[in-house]
Amino acid sequence: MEAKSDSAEQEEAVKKPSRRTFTEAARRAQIVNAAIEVIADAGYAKASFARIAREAGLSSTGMISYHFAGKDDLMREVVAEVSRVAEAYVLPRMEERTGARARLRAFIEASVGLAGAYPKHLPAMIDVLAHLRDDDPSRHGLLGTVDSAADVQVERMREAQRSGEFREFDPRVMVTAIRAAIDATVTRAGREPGFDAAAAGRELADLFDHATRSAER
Amino acid sequence: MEAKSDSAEQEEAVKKPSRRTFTEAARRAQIVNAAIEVIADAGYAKASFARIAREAGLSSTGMISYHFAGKDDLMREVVAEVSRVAEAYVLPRMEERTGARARLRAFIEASVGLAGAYPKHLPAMIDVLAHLRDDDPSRHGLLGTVDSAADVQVERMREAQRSGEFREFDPRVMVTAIRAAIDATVTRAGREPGFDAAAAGRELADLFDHATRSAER
Amino acid sequence: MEAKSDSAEQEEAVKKPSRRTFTEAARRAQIVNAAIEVIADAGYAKASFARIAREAGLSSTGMISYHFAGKDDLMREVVAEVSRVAEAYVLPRMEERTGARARLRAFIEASVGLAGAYPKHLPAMIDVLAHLRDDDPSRHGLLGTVDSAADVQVERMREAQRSGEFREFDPRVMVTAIRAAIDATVTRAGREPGFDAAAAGRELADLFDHATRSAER
Amino acid sequence: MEAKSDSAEQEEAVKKPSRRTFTEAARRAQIVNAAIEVIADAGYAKASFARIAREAGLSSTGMISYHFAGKDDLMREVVAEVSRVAEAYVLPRMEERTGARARLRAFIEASVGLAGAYPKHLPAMIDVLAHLRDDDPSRHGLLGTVDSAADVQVERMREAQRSGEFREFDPRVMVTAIRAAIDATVTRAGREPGFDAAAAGRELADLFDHATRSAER
DNA sequence: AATGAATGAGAATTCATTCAT
DNA sequence: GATGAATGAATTCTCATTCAT
Repeated sequence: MEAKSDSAEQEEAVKKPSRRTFTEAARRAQIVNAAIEVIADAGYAKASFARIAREAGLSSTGMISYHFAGKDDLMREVVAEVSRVAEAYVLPRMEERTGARARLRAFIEASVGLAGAYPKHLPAMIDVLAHLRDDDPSRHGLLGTVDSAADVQVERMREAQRSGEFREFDPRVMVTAIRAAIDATVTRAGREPGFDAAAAGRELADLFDHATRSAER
Repeated sequence: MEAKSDSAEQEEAVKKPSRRTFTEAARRAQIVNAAIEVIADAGYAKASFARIAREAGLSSTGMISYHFAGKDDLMREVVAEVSRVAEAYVLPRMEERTGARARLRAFIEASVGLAGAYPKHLPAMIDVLAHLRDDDPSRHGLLGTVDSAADVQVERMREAQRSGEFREFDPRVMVTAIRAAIDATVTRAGREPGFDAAAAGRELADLFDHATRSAER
Repeated sequence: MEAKSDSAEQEEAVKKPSRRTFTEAARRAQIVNAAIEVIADAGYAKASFARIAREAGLSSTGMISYHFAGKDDLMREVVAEVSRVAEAYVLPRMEERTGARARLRAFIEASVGLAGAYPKHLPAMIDVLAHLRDDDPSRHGLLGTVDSAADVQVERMREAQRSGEFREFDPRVMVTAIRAAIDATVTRAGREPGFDAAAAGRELADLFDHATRSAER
Repeated sequence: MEAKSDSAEQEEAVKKPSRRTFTEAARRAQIVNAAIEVIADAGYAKASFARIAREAGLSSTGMISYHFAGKDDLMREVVAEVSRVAEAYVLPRMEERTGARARLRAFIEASVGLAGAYPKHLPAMIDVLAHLRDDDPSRHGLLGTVDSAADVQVERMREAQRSGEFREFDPRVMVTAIRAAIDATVTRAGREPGFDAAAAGRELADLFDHATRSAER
């Protein structure tokens, strides 16, 4: 389940994974955030180095190639950054609740709420991940974080089913559906001007509460 | 002989909408199907005319430009074709059921089942639609079919809520969630080799049955 | 000064110069007029077969290739047609005057006036001729008519100089200047909406009357 | 970070208008001169990036796109360069004369004489400007210089008419005629091998001296 | 550590022309 | 006589990446 060793290639792909100076890290962060901005605004397809460099206020695309091993490397960093931000936002909000139902509700509402705090982040990541293909060599690295998060969710659901809090269902299908529903809602929130994200978050939480809870009250 | 340039351009956007030869229709269909294949396999981003032409067994990309007014025109046709196929597959399966619950179930199962019969179609359309941006001029034309289908579903749900068959919820959020869940499941089906689409379809149907039905039996 | 014999090529270039059926002639005329229209409106550079065919109401560009040996052939016909029309318009108006001065004035005013009667013709021809290059094989054929008309004018001027009606000057430079001034004025007339062509014609005639007449009244 | 897309595009039309490197400036000049060469020799229609790149000794057309925002940008620069050269050649020669007649004569002779010093420049510019159409978005930018130069000439003529040095005539028609005559003569000079440009310049100057001067000495 | 210049492959599209029917 | 289909070369332009400085 981890990034196994097609390693020679794999390691080269991430530039200097250790030992990075401060300015280098700052530059990378600057570029990553510009990339998130551009991807969210113009879509992955139009997120060329040229456009990202312009957004970041850099004079040439060479700058980006200098700091990242390639487009894959940059995109990996985009996904990692968004994952980091999302986790920092969602996890605490889940942990202040108890019980599987309350936590699922918190997860969904926080995920949608994230779109209010960081409107570009989730759409950008969704767009990047949507472009991964089976044959893409960076696929495993990129999906690692996301997949393992999903695995955690699946495991939590299984536990809630064993405890009787959730009814019987295929947890993988459920997790897929929840993820997809959140993403679609966040995307709509970004597109439709007057969209009430908080309300939609509550609606989604209700939806999946009904979908998951066991019949016996 | 008058200033006709504006409307001329406008009309050209869709090439010769009426009166098409038999061979032309055949070629167009051949190209559209090749496009669906390529988009599903390699993604919209890599679905260049060159690749589509190769898939279709054509000697040059000029052929595609000859039969379609542009990439937009081709993509519009891809969406239209998939919509046509999907409707022909799903609608009859819904109509042989009665009651909102049974029909919703039929809709979901048929939609996922479609992935068995036409594994490339839905993923291709999803990919095309995902690339539409707000500023894209072809946006409205392409989304017309899809949006109006969603509107119909929303209206059906409102009715089922009035009749007491469905509980109270925001039907737009629900429709968005259902569509997203189906799409994500179909996409997974296309990617994961041993994926049991029929079972996943039943699971999804259960999920949204629980999510929509009113508490009082 | 005539079309000499690079003949094999030259003869092939003009399709079936003799023995043309009535419908063929009609089709050719239709296409030539469409070409004039398009060249005047959009410029020579954008006067593709596709655009001309559309203007002519033809369904395919093949039609044009069928009736003309090539683009050169069509353009030659455009020049010939405009020359024919111009001559038919200008010559009678010159011949009803006597004296070199009156005739020059009539020539200029009629040439500019032609722009009122056939606003597209002269601009189209100017544009076609402007695209001829020295190495262009169709150059001689196309310029034949035009050059010989210029030669006639030069000769007339020489005569008027001998008779004392015109002052001494280089008649070739004068003819070049007159032609260029007429063309530029006609072009302006086509472009500027409120342009008073008749007045400009009289101004031009005055201009070249002053420029040519001998001092002694 | 705001909606900057509109203005960004707008700005891009002219690439990096300020702050250009030395080598960049050199490359641009090299390309512009190659373009002038090609346009004069082969015509605007055949002045493709490929041909210009070959003339400039560049390995790829991408180079040109790298240094210019597009074909418009390059052509704008061609016009600007020729204008610059022409002004530097003509103005001093006018300023060492006094009186409207002498200055007009100097203007015409210098303009034609320019063809001796820079035989390709004027024909290239004429060809570029001839391809501008009313609907061309780059029209204003390109014609700005040229039109304003014409306006200055018109104003000068009006003054000379008030002072009695020039007879009464429509100065716009006159300026148009002069410009057209110069251009046609320069074009002929470029085409006809033995053409005596200096003599033709004197002839043209005579011509317009007669055409403009007032009768009373 | 940074940068501007260069590269060459690949993109969509338009073009005049040919050909079988 | 006429037509629609096909062709393949050529067009401008964008792209990620490399390299010398």
